Amino acid sequence: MARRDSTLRIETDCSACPIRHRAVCAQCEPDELSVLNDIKTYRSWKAGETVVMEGEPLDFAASVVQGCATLTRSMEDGRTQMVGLLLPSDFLGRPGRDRTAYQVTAATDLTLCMFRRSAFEALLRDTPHVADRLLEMALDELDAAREWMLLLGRKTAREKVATFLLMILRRATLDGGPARAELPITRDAMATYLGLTIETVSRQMTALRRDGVIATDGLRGISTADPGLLAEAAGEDADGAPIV
Amino acid sequence: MARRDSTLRIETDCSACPIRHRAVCAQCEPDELSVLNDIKTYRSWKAGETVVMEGEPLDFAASVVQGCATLTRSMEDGRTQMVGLLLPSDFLGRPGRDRTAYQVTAATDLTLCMFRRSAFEALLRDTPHVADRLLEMALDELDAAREWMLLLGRKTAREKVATFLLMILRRATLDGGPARAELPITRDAMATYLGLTIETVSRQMTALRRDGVIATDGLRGISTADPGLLAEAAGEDADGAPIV
DNA sequence: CGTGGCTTTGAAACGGGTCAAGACTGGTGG
DNA sequence: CCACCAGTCTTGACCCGTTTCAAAGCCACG
Repeated sequence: MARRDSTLRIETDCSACPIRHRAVCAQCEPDELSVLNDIKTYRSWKAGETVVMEGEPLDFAASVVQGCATLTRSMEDGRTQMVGLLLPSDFLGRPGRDRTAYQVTAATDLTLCMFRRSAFEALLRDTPHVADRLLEMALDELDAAREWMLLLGRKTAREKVATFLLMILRRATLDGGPARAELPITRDAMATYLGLTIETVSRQMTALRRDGVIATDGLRGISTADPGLLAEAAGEDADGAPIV
Repeated sequence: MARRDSTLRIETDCSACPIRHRAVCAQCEPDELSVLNDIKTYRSWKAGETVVMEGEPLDFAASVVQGCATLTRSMEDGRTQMVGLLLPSDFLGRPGRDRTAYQVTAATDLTLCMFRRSAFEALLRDTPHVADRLLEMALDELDAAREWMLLLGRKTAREKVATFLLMILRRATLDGGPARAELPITRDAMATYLGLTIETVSRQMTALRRDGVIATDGLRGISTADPGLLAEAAGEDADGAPIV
């Protein structure tokens, strides 16, 4: 899993940061950035490692710099639902609360840009650009969570899998590249995200491939020749954004 | 449905507002309140009326003063999922975006305290107390949405219904009153919220009553003698807040 | 005393879960 | 270089919970 062939040397200078323009610091001016620069620290986890356990203290806020983290919520008997998938530039943490309701796990090798919670809360008070951006990001997350509620409550297994693949292709293909991507998570994690079992995910992947909706390249690589077909399989509105 | 026997005369003065201490204006000082006072307007809808259609312009932000509104998201073929249930003090609107992705419907007779979008956005810039509170509320909504994802993805029909009833009882029984409440929505709306069919909701309500977990009083009234039993039926962690 | 909307109940069908093998992949050590 | 192994994924057969389809009951209201 440690496929970190290009271990991109993390810059300590914010202005060269790969997520600079999309993260919680996106709207900061140079002087604000230098404040951030002074209080941030980087930390990395290997794929599979736990970042924080459900219900434990979370004494930092952070941005995903590189890799993929998952948020999951579990019931006593072990049933588990993923409630968030954090990709580079996404935010982790909950200002005003000192523990997390979710288990945070590194799905791939992961690097976070972290701030102590107290320092970050001071930042929120003093730096409107950070608070504004955080509100914007929280509202985007809320929209995404609600979109996922529609998927979990009403979509069929086939539509669920197709929707997930489409989302990954869209996030990977930011500016009109080819519709091809590496899945950042295992089948198991996909099942946890989609409210399915791993067997059902596997069967639907096979069915979508058999039907010519997607092509696979190894276990993790996916692509689609006809994004419209995939969007249709995902049960998307015809007027939905025809990206990818 | 127009059971508005106590048509509480809405005060125009914020300081006497029933949701004053929990809404987006909760942290405002007297002088800030007077600014709000000047730009707000009230508007009411009858049960069943549509406030805004999915995808239409939403040129205001608002707080629920009285009644209950629902947010729903639909697919082309008509499948519908409720993604939010707004009770008094809850916030409606999306600063920074001019249209809504959800259909907003009055589930009961409804009164909103509204602000023009532009005026509200100005308020956000000038009144940190409002912006702070809005961020806090957005993060609470996000937690609630994620909790609902666990329900939609992993809970059984019986657990879903029990969870909903428990949530209603908890919100109605704010400070240790008896565990009794009126359901603010129809069976149909419950089904839409829980990702079930109306028939399944009805069957599970019957089963919970038969099993002595709840008692019903007419179609809308519910109560429970043993909140622990209901929490268990809802699949809650033993260490979950034992409220109600 | 109908009428229409909402709710309950029943019987049958079906989608996804469960259980159980088996196949593929990448890494390790002989 | 190949055999082995553990982890991951795929496939098959069967089962069960929820949906679907259909009909009847209840209630408020005119």
